[in-house]
Amino acid sequence: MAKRTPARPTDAELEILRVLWQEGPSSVRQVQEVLGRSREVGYTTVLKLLQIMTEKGFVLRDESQRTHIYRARHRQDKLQRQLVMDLLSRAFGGSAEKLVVQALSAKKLSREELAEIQSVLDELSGDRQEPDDES
Amino acid sequence: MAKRTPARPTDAELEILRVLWQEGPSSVRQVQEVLGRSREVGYTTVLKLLQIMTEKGFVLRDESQRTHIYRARHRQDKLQRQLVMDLLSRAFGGSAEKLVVQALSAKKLSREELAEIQSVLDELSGDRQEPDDES
DNA sequence: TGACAAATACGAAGGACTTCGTATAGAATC
DNA sequence: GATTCTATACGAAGTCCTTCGTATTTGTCA
Repeated sequence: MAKRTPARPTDAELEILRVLWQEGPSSVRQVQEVLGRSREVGYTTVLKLLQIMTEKGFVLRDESQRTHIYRARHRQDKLQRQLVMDLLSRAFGGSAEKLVVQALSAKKLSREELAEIQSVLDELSGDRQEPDDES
Repeated sequence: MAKRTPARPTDAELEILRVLWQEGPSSVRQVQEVLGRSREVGYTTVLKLLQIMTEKGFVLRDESQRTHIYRARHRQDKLQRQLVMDLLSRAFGGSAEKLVVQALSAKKLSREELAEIQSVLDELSGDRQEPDDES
């Protein structure tokens, strides 16, 4: 039996991933400092989490320097997609439509955001008749 | 200190909630049988989970009969909304737009589903000028 | 080179989740 | 009423998550 990869990061892991996406490749110290702005967190706690995340494959570690540098292994949108798919199957019976509707009503969206969604929607509808046209 | 309510059901709990939403109020035996279709699960496992979920407030228990009957405490769409909000803040920095776009591209949607989303979108856009008009 | 600073490695505690075994109580049957 | 079936209650094991303390290693600098 091989190592089982949980696919889904835990809450604490996701918190760290968000720092790495935002700040780019960082040392343990840097991550700890950013996290420290919002809550108390010990240095070795962050270190341990990053070590585990390395094992799980969520982050990559550059050990060429004494101070190791960590970076997210996957792009933010890729993991976001995965989390959406996960929620989709766990809570929405696979109905993306229901999820979209819930998300739309979950938060008040700006005119710009609505327009952006509209354009994606148009693209999806358009794909049914004509191929991708970007002229 | 009051009991802390986790707000978010665990995976196993969510699985049971889905059964209750689908089947309506059910006994432990009934829940176990439905779950048993997709995977092995012991009777007392389901029982224990339902007991815990009762404590946490995710389900309500009717003890008037010898065989207790459980039902979901909250409507499915209400909990779905909560889970969406949770994912929103944990993984999307609160950007509902990003989440919607991801969900839209996560799965191929039928023409009907796209139309449904469009109508919700129209409503949201419309709300900016005129009030809800349904005549 | 010896002492101090900073970083990593390791292990373990405490809690939550999931699972199930065993004990106990109530209902039904002969 | 004794046996048997079915249901709930309880406890405990094993795993994962989060946290941190301690040990070890490495680099710096006087």
